Amino acid sequence: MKRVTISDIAKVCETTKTTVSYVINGKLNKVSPEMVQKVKTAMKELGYVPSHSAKSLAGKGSNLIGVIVPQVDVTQKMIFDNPFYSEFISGIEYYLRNSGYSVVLSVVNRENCFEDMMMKWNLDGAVVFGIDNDEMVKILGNYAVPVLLIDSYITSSNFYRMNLQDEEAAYMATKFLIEEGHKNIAVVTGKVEKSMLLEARLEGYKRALGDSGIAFRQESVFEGDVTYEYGFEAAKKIEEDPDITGILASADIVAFGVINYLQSKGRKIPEEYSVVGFDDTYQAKIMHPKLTTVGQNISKRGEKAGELILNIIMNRQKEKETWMKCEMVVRETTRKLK
Amino acid sequence: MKRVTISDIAKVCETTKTTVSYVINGKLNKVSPEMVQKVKTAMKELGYVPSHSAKSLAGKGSNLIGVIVPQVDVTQKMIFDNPFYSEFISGIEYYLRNSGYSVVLSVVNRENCFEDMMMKWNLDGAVVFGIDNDEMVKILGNYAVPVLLIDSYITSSNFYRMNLQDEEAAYMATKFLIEEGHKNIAVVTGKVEKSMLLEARLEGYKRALGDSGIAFRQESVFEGDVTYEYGFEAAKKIEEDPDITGILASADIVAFGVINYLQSKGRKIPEEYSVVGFDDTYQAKIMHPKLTTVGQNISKRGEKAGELILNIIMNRQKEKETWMKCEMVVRETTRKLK
DNA sequence: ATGAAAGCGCTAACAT
DNA sequence: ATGTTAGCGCTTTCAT
Repeated sequence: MKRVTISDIAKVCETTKTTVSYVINGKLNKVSPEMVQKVKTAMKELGYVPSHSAKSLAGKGSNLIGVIVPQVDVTQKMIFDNPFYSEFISGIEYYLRNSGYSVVLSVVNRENCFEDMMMKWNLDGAVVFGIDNDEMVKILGNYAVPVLLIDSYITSSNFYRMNLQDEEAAYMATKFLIEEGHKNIAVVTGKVEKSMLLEARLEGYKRALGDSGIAFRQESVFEGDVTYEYGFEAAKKIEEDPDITGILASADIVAFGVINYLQSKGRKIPEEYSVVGFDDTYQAKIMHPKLTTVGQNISKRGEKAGELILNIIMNRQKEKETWMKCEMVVRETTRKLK
Repeated sequence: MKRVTISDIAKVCETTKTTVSYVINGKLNKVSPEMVQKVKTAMKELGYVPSHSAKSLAGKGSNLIGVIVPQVDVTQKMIFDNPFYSEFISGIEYYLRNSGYSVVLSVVNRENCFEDMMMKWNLDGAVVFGIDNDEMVKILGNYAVPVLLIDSYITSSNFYRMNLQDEEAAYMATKFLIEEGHKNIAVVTGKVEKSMLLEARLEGYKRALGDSGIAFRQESVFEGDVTYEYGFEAAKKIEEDPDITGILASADIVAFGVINYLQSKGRKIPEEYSVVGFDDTYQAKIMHPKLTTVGQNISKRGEKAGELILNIIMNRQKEKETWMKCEMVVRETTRKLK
């Protein structure tokens, strides 16, 4: 399968590479309409497919968009252990699918891996998940490549960001639980001091408590990892505290762990515990009982991220920050306390 | 951030690109040991990162491996609606992560999209999911690029394949249900005539029935899509047939739909129905009750696929076919019928 | 052991 | 409107 190049097309059309290149790049004002037709026909006939390597090398874009997931902890070796990523990335891919850009997946562990990605593939843009760390910012700042940060609390004018209103969302969820009659609400979350996102969510929780005149108790906060396993662990301790009736998890996956432990001990949900997740992953809808959660419409967010990074690349995105709202999705794991 | 090229390194080392290239490519017999050291040091100092575009253009590999998921039906717009893909691809990525190769994700809808992928990115290899269609084979056959087919029943010496023993697996699952005392076992699956994989699984089901002297009834076979939604639909009809006590789904995702419908109607699982899935996705373990299913260890398969495609690229993979075994994972959605 | 030079496919500044 | 040409970073053949 010999590659068809622009030279081949030029030959067939009795013209030169330049003209063909112009046609391909839509600089039609530089080429006569007849030639445009001739070239276009020839391209189709010969089955021309551009070489992105060549284009990239010539200093133009690579048409590659990096989707970069930092591997935070060792346990999470698979990216998609947390369905949040699958759904999000799926959304990005879906939006980009017919744009001419492709998605290169990359899970980076060492800081400099990110640099490598940029340089190696000459990325046109990157969507980077959950970076809170300053070192990374410095590295990222060294590149002209547009970067869209997802769920990062870093404020640097170098980047575009797409965030959730985490504080408000957690406030809403807590408030919801309180209005359902819960007074003792546990929070199961990751290491708060390591993540401004988790911190914001905890703040929202505290504010809701405060607004309702409920005292905050540090013992009700369970900090570990944002994993199924930790949810499971935390639930063991929660079970020991007879006062707790409401549970707020910082991710659906954590809620699953919590629920599963409780159910495995014969506890009834929502009869004995009301639990609220965060994310609204696909599973939340298909499990039984269906999970009450803070919905962030993950795949839509993914699509939006695709749209944003494209707009950024095209230089038509002004706003540096995009905030997305969450909404309560009340399903079956919560109930009113009489 | 100016790019550091081999010329820069050459300059620093007072030598030429050629020598540097030799060092990079490990052709150390062509370079003096001192020079090797000098070059290596310079590379580190200057922070050299190779340009894959240039390498690719120069006729060498692109270091890009395409992971190609054909978009079969319109409904399934997101790749990762079926967690099978997320887990599998996650496994591939995990294996490839430190190999120097990167994964380009691509969901193709039109046949020729595959060609485009190949040419555009100058892929070094491709992992392609579920291709049963002959046209595709012709197209794929045109390329020298190594292709690893996942779950494809196409037999063409052009490709490498990694398959499950589907017939045996379905036989095993059916047999299991029979041994648990079930005589009326429904099958919920996709369009069988369109997929040799589904056909094989149905054959296994029939054989198990036959071996146990149970007559096959076409009415017990529900063909639709391999989706949660179809599982949900099919369950409605299953509920109308009072004889059915066992249900075999052709994928976990389908089983989830079935179970959810049944549970939503207040039916008890496994008390009233025993249902068996196929895949053993992550959710199977974390739902309640936990799903009994045919386990194929998806992420391990993904890792294996990564290993295989790498070996194929390196020319050190002899076997064209790799068959993987499935095992019964008995959990909580099935029970012995008294 | 090292170097010079051509070429991979494409773009774009610069002629014509 | 069209053609000429240099150059992007790298590999590799062919000298030296």
